[in-house]
Amino acid sequence: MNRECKVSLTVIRRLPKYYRYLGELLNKGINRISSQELSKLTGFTASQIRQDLNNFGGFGQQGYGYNVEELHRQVGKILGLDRDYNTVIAGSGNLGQAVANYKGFEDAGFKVLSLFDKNPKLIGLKIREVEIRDVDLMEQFIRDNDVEIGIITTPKENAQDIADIFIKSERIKGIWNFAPADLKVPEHIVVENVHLNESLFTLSYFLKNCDIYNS
Amino acid sequence: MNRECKVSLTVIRRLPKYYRYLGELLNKGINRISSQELSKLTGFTASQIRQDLNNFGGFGQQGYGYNVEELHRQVGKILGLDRDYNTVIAGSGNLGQAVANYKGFEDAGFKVLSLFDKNPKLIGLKIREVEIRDVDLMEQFIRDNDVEIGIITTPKENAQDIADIFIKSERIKGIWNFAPADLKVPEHIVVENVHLNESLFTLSYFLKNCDIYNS
DNA sequence: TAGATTGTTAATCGATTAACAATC
DNA sequence: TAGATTGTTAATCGATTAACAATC
Repeated sequence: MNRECKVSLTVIRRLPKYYRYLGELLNKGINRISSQELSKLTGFTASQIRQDLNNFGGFGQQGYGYNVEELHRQVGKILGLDRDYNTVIAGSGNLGQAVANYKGFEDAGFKVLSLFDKNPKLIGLKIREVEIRDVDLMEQFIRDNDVEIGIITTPKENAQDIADIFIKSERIKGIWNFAPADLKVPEHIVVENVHLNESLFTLSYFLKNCDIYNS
Repeated sequence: MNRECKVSLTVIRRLPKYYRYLGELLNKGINRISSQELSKLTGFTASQIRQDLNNFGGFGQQGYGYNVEELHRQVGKILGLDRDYNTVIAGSGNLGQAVANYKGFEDAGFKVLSLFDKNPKLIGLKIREVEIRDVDLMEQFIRDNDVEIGIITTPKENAQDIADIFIKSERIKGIWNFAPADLKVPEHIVVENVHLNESLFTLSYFLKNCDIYNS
């Protein structure tokens, strides 16, 4: 806890991909993998993979490679997937509902306790067991339910107001922000942005300018 | 057209952010901006900004800075936002509907001509004027309507099958993929992934390991 | 003209790749 | 033991920052 962020962001962003492929291998019943084979799957070089993993410890064995189950668990632990998180979603439109509905997040330990909205037509509805509540109740709800992650799926106009409620609650440690806006938050709160606009514009750049690109 | 991808991916991924802030400045009626001021807004260094922009031409003026309107238009042109694109969405669940509903994409020139699904309960419904059609009709629809961009919002199990239809249509030039899977496509087709899982796991990493992180 | 700020080159920093000794 | 593959160091490559002459 609270140790320094010593490992670079570029390394961190590759970990989830390792985790995904290791999970797939696990499901297939494969119990051994070399950095070279992982390289073929992920597209990263074998050298890079070994170096990435060695930031966190020596999980492999010379002459053998890596044990899939062990490595999957270790990478999961590094990513903080060895526990559950309570979350709430602010903004109950299609995007909010899509996130609430996504089984994959729940399986990974991210529990959506409630959605929130200010639209009276939505308040009271249920999305897969999860109720949509009045956003005015959100701050108290966060306090009462040990919510650590706040998800913003509102229009950009409301994003900072929502962030301010998260901050005020003094419980939210991380914000997953889908609004195309850069939030102002105190340093101890982590923000991860999903800027769909930026992703789409990158696609259109490559459409116009290049023949070859993937990822 | 078809020129080489000479500018690095890291530069390209910063362009949409410039574009967004320039748009905001434009709306505010500000017509002049220095690299230093842009630096404050975007968080990139002034030096980096000047170097990024000079990959594409000298848009500034010594002693003055950049004209907001001119730079906004130029960056938009670089990103391929100076024209319209026809798109279709495969997968008409919440996520597909969210993308179809998002006004921001339409404003940027990305027209959703149709959604597709294989669920008979969804086929025939309309999302904001846009009809959900049987996925079996998708390939022909793409051909008949000059669709260049295919959007995948299906479960990961179906993602490659959808990609294969896009490929077979011989019209799709770019795929915007929301499924947590890496698609196999021929080299001339561009794939831009939105891997929400990876984004969420990155957030949880920083929650566990670090106090300070933003973006 | 003087002040400001770009465009661009050079210096630094960090990330990736290559190589190989260690060792299972 | 011989073969394989890691962990780790050194070499390369690329991206960022610093600096400043050019010039509006």
